[in-house]
Amino acid sequence: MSAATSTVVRVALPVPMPRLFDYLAEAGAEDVGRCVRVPFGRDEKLGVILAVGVESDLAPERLRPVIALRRDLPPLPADWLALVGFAAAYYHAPIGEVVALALPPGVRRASAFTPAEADPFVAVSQAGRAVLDEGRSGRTRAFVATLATAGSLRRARARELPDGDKLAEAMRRGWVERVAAPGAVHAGGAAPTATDDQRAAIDAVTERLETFDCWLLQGVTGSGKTEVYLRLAERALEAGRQVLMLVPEIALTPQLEGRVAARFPNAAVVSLHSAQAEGARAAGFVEALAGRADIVLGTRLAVFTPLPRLGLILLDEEHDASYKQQEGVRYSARDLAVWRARDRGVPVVLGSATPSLESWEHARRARYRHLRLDARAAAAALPAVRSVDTRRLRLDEGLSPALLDALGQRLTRGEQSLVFLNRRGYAPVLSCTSCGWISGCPHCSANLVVHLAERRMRCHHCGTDASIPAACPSCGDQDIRPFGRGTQRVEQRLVELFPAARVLRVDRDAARTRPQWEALLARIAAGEADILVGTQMMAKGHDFPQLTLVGVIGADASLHAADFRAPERLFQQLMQVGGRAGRAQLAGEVLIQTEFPEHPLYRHLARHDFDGFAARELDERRVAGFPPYSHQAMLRADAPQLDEAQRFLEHARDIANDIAPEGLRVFDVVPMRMTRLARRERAQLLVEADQRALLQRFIGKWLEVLRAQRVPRSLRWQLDVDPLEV
DNA sequence: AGCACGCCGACT
DNA sequence: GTCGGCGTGCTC
Repeated sequence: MSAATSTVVRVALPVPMPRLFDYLAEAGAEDVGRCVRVPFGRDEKLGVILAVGVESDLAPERLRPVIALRRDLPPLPADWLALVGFAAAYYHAPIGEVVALALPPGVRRASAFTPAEADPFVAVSQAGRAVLDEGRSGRTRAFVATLATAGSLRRARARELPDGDKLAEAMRRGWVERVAAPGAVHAGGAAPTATDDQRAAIDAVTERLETFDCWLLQGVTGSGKTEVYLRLAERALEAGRQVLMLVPEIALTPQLEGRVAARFPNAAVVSLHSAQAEGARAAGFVEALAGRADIVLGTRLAVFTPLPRLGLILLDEEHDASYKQQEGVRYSARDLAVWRARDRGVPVVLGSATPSLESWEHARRARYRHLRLDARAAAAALPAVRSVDTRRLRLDEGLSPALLDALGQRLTRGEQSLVFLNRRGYAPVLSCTSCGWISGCPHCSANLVVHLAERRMRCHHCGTDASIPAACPSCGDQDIRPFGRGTQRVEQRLVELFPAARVLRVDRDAARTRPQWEALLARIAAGEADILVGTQMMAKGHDFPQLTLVGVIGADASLHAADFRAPERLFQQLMQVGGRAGRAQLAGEVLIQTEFPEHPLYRHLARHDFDGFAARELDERRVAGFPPYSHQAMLRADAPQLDEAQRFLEHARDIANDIAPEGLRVFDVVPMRMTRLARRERAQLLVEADQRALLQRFIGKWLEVLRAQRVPRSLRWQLDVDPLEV
């Protein structure tokens, strides 16, 4: 321990300002990364020490002393600070804002970890063994991780113990249910036999577990990617390392947590996601930071979990857009995960049946190592995919005779079907046949969607909710009708057409909460439904063993969308939803209703030819100069009036043109596709360069000038590096 | 972000 | 005469 002399500590605080703050503290080099409570203005904040012993630009008398240096928590490791620093630099966000994002609110408030209470003297260590740690304060607190015999790790619980008590006392009181032998983290359960493809993938990564590589694991739905993840996790755990496993949406994968916990009954598994209670998230974060958690399973925010023993990062469904945060600091958890793996010298595995074209291109150029699982693990064949040309057909509420016929066949055979339509509600708009009135949202440039069952109209963007009028609000005519169709309408028609069938709708309205969603999944699994009508909720990561038919309706709508990524997303979505058909022993069939049966996207889809699709799509991107052959940043502004947002962006464009280096392309200011959202009007300005470094240098200078601009209070603007929507 | 200070309109 | 609108500026 260094002598207790007061020095200057430089602190990152959770405030949206691109600077650090200096304080006085009795601290040494070993305190870098420590949390610190400091006075800030007239309130207090919890920050993180980034440097100790620096020379402050401020006069010494202006520096205030810290309130508490949190030595009860381990310091955030240097690589965590580096990750946060990189994210701040790359996304051009104030470091404090990234700290605010990376530190769970419960840790920031941190009343549960104040020094007086926080000397843990009993804990279950990272290896599942009990460790004793003498308490130093008068009162001591036991952090007892209770291992349930059935497998999963129950939350670490804190309980008061009188001074001097030991583990035996905790056990006598039944606070420790079971303590595993030292080093006893191993796979439990009889793991399934790996296929040759799986074996090859596992062996390839296992051989290089000590070095950074980015592996792209491309495996069709049902090829057993999860099994590969679990085997690799097992290898890393055996080596005494921590595993970070990222998934797009924990709510949609309730079974994954169970599967991980069952496979590693003696490992400490921590889940982290934003829907969690503050305390649970904070506890998980601290478990990981202290090195006690073995596996951290979480959504994008979990990429910021401190992991001193990190040995492997697994990132499932790497193409999924939910890895990109769409507000505040717009970071990509996938890209940060790759950066983090490189920084730490550990492997990262990106898995997907339909990789993002960025990742696929990296793999093609051998910057990533390509692993493929081409066969379905359970020996089931890929579904037969076929287009149904609807140009000359009479459709019944959007359903073609061919699809109705196929549904009828499944009913007689007692198999399940899914009608996939990515539009919830009864109809996307209500309209007056007499005067042409339509149910526009008063706050958005969108229409109110008819929800007939509840007799409401709702805006799916801002949540505005209104009752369905009896007559046209504009001309009073009674003949107002819903136009177009959503899942409710299709569901209703299917009930009429197949009175003997049990029709079940699966969309965000039917599965509003996680329990509702799990109940629906249970009913489907129990065979309590014959025909499912679902949105993209149905496309994500679930096995439906009795499902043999997927009918896709309304897909053409996104075929000719303006966004250059629209075809990529459509292909991913259709391949994913098609993958629901025919697992286990039953052959699957996918019928895609379209007016463009010859479209290359559908032709590639019919052949299950992701690579062909990707190569073709990338050719087009190269010609057009789109990512991944260029790098982009989007400046967006919103204000009550569009012209205010546009004026700011035009000013920003003038500045950009003044300072733009050779090779930087500055586009025109344009209103966003959904111009009006929740009473605010939005516009955007795209900048682009072939070289990432050039774009980054430009943004740095540009933002410096922009941040110095005086703008009206009513105007807000933000920069999005690597935007997903253009 | 908060939270002050600071100057101009309708009200106990 | 005051309560309060949000413009401007500061926080180590």
